[in-house]
Amino acid sequence: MSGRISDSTVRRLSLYLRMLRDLERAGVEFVSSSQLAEPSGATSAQVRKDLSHFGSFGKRGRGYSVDGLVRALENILGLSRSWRLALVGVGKIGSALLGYGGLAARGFDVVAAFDVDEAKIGTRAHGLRIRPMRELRPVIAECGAEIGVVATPTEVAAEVAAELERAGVGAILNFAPIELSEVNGVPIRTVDIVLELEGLSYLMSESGRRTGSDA
Amino acid sequence: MSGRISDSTVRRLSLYLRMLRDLERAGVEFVSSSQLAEPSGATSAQVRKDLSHFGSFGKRGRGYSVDGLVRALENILGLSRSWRLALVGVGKIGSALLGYGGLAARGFDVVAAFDVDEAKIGTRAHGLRIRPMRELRPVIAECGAEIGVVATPTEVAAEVAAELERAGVGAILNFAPIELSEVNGVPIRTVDIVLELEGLSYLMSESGRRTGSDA
DNA sequence: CCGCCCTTGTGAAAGGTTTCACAAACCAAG
DNA sequence: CTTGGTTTGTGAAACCTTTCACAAGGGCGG
Repeated sequence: MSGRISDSTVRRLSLYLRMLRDLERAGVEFVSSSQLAEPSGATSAQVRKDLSHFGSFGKRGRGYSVDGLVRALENILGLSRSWRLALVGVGKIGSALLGYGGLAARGFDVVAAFDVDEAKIGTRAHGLRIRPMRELRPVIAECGAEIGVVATPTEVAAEVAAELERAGVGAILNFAPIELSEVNGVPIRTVDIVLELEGLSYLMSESGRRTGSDA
Repeated sequence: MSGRISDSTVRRLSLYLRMLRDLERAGVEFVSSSQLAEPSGATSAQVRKDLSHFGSFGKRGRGYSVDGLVRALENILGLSRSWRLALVGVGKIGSALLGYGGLAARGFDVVAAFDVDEAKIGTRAHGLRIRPMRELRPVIAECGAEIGVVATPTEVAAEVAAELERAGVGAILNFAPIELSEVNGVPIRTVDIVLELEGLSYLMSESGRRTGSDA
């Protein structure tokens, strides 16, 4: 088991965990791979293959213990602890993140916020004091943030990511529409809304072209 | 050429187009597949393969005409026109989207906004009047929005997506942390921040486990 | 016009992911 | 204890994506 695990497998594990938590809350004790597969659009074989990379969690003929699998997946995904986030850029997206309770609820606490705007520095946003960029390194070191969040304009995103990496974060979540290259093995995930919209644009144009020439 | 194009190919095409636009602004006339590949982390062969699905755009020995390829990619991706977005849910994320100039700049205009909150209805957010859900269908029909954006709480996301589909949108962008199943061939893209963070959590735990047992 | 250098476009090979299909295992009932 | 119904875990097959490698084509200097 367990070689290099693909991105898509990890995504699905997260989705399985979500469903399992719902089931746990509902008091369900056992679940089969096919039930688990449904909400994420996977197949039962895929569920079993995904889990098999990490061990043997089910009972043949019975399925998986909901509690047991929740704990196992929390361990695999590193979600049996909580993570501290440092946010850079308290603009539209940054503020939305600060106000979004869903993060803290799932174990991702924003513990520091930074901006370059003098007017914002010192003020509080959702209970968090906004600090100047100059304090980025010492504050991150002090509060021990593990994940850096880049919510700045595109032009400075790469530089900010590099600075976060130097400050010691172990991973970066980037909202700027730019592909940041991973340095020093610090993984980066980019959330690029325009890219998603352009993907939809392609699909709509495609289907238009198809039906257009068919009809 | 042109069979079924994979998602990752379309993503890369968007990235190529971004770079090409920068080059165009900089006055560059020709570009090679390897230059084009660099910023998106692809290889030159991949660039050529991606483009070859749609036709033959380059000149051997010379590379691609920047202008020509910009136009070609805009056509392929459906970006030679602009698209109208209808936003449902003017909470934290919805407001951030309304205020984000990057969308309109790239041809995605939010033309209608809806919410259930009586206190918000009738007020204006970034110049757009917030309307009650009851008006969703007629307003979308009237203004001809092609893309629906779901920025509601998770519990109602599926229902809202279905309602958008009935209202006639051709695609849906979903910000709720739930996997929505495509109906009637209306494509859905989900932006799930928690999922991204959990992916990073996995990678950090992984590397911790690895270095932990190695050292 | 010729020859050289460069880059594309593309089959073929390699690499990776998903699906299939079935033996092994488990539970419950009799 | 045995039988039957059910579901896991997993090699093998199918499928899809990426990389390789090279012939074909184009421009430029001489």
